Amino acid sequence: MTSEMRPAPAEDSALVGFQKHDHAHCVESSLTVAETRCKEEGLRLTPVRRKVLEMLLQEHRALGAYTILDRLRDEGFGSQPPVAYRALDFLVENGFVHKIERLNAFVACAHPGATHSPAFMICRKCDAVAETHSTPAKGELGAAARAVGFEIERTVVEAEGVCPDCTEKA
Amino acid sequence: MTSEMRPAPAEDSALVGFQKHDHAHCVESSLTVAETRCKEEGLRLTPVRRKVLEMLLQEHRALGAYTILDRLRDEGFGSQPPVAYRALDFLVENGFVHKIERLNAFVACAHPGATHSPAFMICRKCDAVAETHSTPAKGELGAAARAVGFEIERTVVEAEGVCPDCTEKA
DNA sequence: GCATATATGATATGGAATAACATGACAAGT
DNA sequence: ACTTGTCATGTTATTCCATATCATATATGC
Repeated sequence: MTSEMRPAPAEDSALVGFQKHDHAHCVESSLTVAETRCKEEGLRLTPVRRKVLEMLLQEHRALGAYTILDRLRDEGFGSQPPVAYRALDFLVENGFVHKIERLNAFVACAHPGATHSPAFMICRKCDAVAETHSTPAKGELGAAARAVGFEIERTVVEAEGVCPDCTEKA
Repeated sequence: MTSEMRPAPAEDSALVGFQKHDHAHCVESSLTVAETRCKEEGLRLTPVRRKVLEMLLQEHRALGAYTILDRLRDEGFGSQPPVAYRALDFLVENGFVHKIERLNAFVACAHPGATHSPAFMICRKCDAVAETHSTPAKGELGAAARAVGFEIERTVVEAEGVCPDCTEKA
């Protein structure tokens, strides 16, 4: 990877999570990208699904399924768990949203479009989540897997710690 | 890491998960190690805690908290969720057991003693779990974290895929 | 022995996730 | 137009995961 050795400048597009940015715009454009991609690939970005994606784009944090469900109810959608879970399943399957296993919660993907194996930084204090990417299957883990004959299909990489904002405040 | 480039031989002690081994012995000795370490460090390996650790050592799979709780009840211990969770908390905090976030379940540590940042290979078909180790904070993820000023305290690395046994059967 | 810290017991509740079944919306084939 | 198949949604119920809280017991250090 080209970014391995350099201490990446602040405007690096791969690192939205903890930086200030034009939020309204980022939500808008991400939604547009999603709509376009769905049209291209024959996927159906229905009202619930679109709403859930929009909600997750609004926050740059992970939201639990039941928080999402509450907000869906407020907007007049169905109010039972499967409503939220089905929308989330669709969004996760198609790469618009990622699940944060550590939190049992969901975030909008920060790099829509590209197929990628994401990695996350999760602030233990404020729950902010930043997405970056990693290729663990190429390093130690990949070697270990090859050694025992394990076929890696997907990897979960989540770092827990303290975000710059919270470090500053302390 | 020294293991980075070599394709690790089959008898590598870091890779118990998918190999045959003397199981009775591995349970015994792990329990002994745990007892010794607890004595040394003034930790209290009480009956419930010991039982939970023993259960997890018996399996080389992840067990859910309620499975553990059921078995505890069968053995005459308390039967309410906190009984299991408290024992698990103790064991996780002290490195005897790891939580598999992907499964919301727990496995006995395969490398007791050493402080390490574990990584797991989880078979999607049979739920077997093998532990190895990784140092994601030293690679791409670490670089990204430094770039934005995120302080990594702990990392979760879990690979999902198919284990050698299940690959063979298919 | 007594005070303090630590561990357990028991109750209750909240949040995450899915199974199972019914309904609606829509496109394609006849 | 009608049927059929597919996909999305709605609803009910249940299961599993997890923790807050309060009471009680048991070590351990002084």
